[in-house]
Amino acid sequence: MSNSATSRRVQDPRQQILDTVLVLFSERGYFATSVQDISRESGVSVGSIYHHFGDKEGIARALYQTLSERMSHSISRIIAQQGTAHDRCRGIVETLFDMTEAEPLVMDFMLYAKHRDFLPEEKPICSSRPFELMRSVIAAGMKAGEIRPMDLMVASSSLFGGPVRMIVARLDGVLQAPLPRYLDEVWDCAWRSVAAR
Amino acid sequence: MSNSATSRRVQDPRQQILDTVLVLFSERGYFATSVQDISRESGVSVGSIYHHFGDKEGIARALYQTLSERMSHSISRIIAQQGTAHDRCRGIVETLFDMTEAEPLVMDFMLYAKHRDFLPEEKPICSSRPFELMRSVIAAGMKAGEIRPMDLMVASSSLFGGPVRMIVARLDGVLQAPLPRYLDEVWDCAWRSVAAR
DNA sequence: GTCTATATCCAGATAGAC
DNA sequence: GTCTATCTGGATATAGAC
Repeated sequence: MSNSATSRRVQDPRQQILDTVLVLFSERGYFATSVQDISRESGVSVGSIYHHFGDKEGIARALYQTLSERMSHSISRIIAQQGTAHDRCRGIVETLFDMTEAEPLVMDFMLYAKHRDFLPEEKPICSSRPFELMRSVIAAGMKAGEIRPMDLMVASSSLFGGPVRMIVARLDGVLQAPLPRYLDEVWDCAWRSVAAR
Repeated sequence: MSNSATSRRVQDPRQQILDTVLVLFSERGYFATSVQDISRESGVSVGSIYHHFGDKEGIARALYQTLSERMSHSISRIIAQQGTAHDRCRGIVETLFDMTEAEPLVMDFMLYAKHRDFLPEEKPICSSRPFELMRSVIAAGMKAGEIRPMDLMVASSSLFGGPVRMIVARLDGVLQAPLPRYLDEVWDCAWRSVAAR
């Protein structure tokens, strides 16, 4: 009656490794983390790690793609739930703030790590799917007249640049209070910067 | 009659090394740059490099401090020249944009590199002198009634977050046009986000 | 102060048994 | 698929002559 689904199963090694490197890369950075470290902390042997990911870069790439998809999903859900650019963008900022408090390491890796240094093939973060989604929301808001007409890159930088800097400050330990406490004030500033009226 | 001052003199090796690592660190990153690389590109021997900087980290630290002082100086000059928070902040953004075009590597290293990975002792960039100066301008502007009263960190993130994201986008090659062309539009958004009226 | 030659270490990656 | 043992290169840093 007891099978692998009912017994408290150990996570599959792939996920085990990804969970481990998220911590290590955030704590020490990619280059200061050796594959030996990853093996020791994850409990998975070096051989298995290479079997699953090919090389060290492959681990970082898999982590990046996994987290990127998670962020895209969260953002897509908000877009589906809300009807205006204002509400959609506010929802996105709120989610980013919540995620930063709940999973600071994820945010650290996605928004703060310099991927170009260890993933030279990857597109720059601001060309990645989550950021594309954000820009598409803004483009729609501009068309609908909610947002003043202007260069799309200027609008998205202005709207999300402030919140992103607050996230970075929080990750750096410069902000003592949790981000959601600043949400209303930050959003007020962000929206004023591009709002039509 | 010809002495070391009149002859076209080779730069002193310290500066030679700093010029070289700025290029290499920006192109490949700190960890992908070996001291051998630095020696080859700068024409200064490995022994001399260690004589001047102690260890590899010392090179990065010296570069960071040099550039940080240069930025602080530029910002201080603008603060002295202008009389209002509005004009001071606009001047700062304009200078940052100009610097990005004239010396992209400097901006890349100062705003984009993740110093924490290779300079663990250094304060986070947003606690560094240039950023402190920017915040002091904003604090004064708030006191003078130019800027709405709000959390200082929120105000500085909102005012400079947009411009910083534009700089990063430009360094990533995502913006084709030079930054100064966007200045008016970017500044308009930035100032609206915090302006009192 | 500058250089070359070298010591030392540890990284990423693989081989091959199980 | 997983593991241990090992290879190999290249990294930081130093020694010591000039």
